[in-house]
Amino acid sequence: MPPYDPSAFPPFAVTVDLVVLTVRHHALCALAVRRGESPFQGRWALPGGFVRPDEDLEQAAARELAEETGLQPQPDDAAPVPGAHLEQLATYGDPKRDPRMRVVSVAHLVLAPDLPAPRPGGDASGVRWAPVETLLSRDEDQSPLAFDHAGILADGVERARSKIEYSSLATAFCPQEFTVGELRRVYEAVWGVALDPRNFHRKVTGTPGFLVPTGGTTTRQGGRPAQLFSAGGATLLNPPMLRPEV
Amino acid sequence: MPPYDPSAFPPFAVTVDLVVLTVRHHALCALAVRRGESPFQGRWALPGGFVRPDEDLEQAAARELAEETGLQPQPDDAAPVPGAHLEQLATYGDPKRDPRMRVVSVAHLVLAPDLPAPRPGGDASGVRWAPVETLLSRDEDQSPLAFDHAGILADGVERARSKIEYSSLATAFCPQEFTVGELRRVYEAVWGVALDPRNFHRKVTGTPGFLVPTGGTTTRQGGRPAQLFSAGGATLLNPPMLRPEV
DNA sequence: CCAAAAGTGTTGTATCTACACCCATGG
DNA sequence: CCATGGGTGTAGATACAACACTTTTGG
Repeated sequence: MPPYDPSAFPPFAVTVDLVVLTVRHHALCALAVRRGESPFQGRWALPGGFVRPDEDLEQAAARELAEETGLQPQPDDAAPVPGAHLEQLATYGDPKRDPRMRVVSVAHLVLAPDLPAPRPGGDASGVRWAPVETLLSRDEDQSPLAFDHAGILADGVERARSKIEYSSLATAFCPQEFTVGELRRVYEAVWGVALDPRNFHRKVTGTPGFLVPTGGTTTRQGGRPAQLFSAGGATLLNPPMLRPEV
Repeated sequence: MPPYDPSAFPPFAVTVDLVVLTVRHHALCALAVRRGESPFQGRWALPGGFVRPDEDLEQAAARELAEETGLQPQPDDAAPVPGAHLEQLATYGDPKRDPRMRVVSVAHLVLAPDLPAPRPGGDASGVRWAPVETLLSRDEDQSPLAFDHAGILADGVERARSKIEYSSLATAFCPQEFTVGELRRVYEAVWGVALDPRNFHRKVTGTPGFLVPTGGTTTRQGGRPAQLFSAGGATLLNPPMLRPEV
């Protein structure tokens, strides 16, 4: 890299923070890590870390995700194999957001299927899935998320809620093969509403390219055997899934 | 600011770049500045600059906008007075996007009404409104936009195109008072399609809170006098404006 | 009078909501 | 046999596309 006068620009630290969402036990949950050091020592925070000198922002986010969870996000244009969806969310750069120094954080959003167990990576002092509602409530053990992470999480949740309206992204929360009912429960957990199972079924099976039947069936949810589907190639839902009034 | 070991993190330069869009002469146009120095000397680029040590990202974007155009963007929750809309677009941090050093750029999107004349600010060597189509075409004087700015501009245009579907943001392209026909021509220019004037009229006047009549009329577009409106308080359009198939 | 743009009415179609109803399994 | 979830049929409401038609100005 050619030399450049470092006094000509103010130096910043650049980090990536991750909003990793999944649906567990009928609730929208986010990944939180316990901070081992000051500031906010002992408080919960979003996973994240410094961007390395030679990696792209998305690479940095994927690396941090793998370090924390073992998940390998899939590029959007790859075949629909099991794996998380990753996209850039927004960038947070308030001068006072980190008391130590000027840090600009590029937040990313990850949508993942329910994972067997959160596998703590390098920092094993504490990793957990927590319901978003808990993490954003006023008194999470009297200690809300560190830094501005509550706001970042809220933005990520809002993005997920709106994106599943007009895209097929909700399938990122499901295992490779899933039933229409399982997909509906994802929508219900993310939106926090109840949907009519019959109209939902018609809607998703009637949208070309959204779901492709695998041929198999399952009774893992009880009741009559349900067809198994995998995510189709379509990414945009037109017309969109309508979110009931709140 | 408390001290922090600078060797613990790699230093980055952080900039803001601006995608400033307006509608002029029935075409969607973006603000471009001529670069006075290397690299890409003499090429067109998006306006932008370094974030200062003590300002927020949005403040930096607003400051650069004012320096380049004299526009004062309005906070979204302010009364609907004339002025531009500003929002964060996305962040670009490819390690090789600036040949001199590692630069992370937080791009912002500005939607502005047609301005009397682009007022060159500090850097007067060249500022112009250019049709987006021209700036993104393969041979803009055999010299496309500098750095990765063509991609940033394309992302900004795509964001504007989709946001006017489900929000009232298209009014940000209009003067304080405007007619339904003028608003329709904004949609037509941004989407590059023709809309049925009659159905459009019904749609926008029938959506509560979108438009509020000012009482006046104008014949500045010729023909029968048209009612003047200003932007109403509503920001979300439900149901959305439907973009015809392309 | 004519062109041009504004605005209203009407008809057919697509899509959604709500709910009655039947199907196939496990216990 | 019954509870549970899967899936289909149908009627009314809403919104939209398409287009005929009237209104009000400037030239």
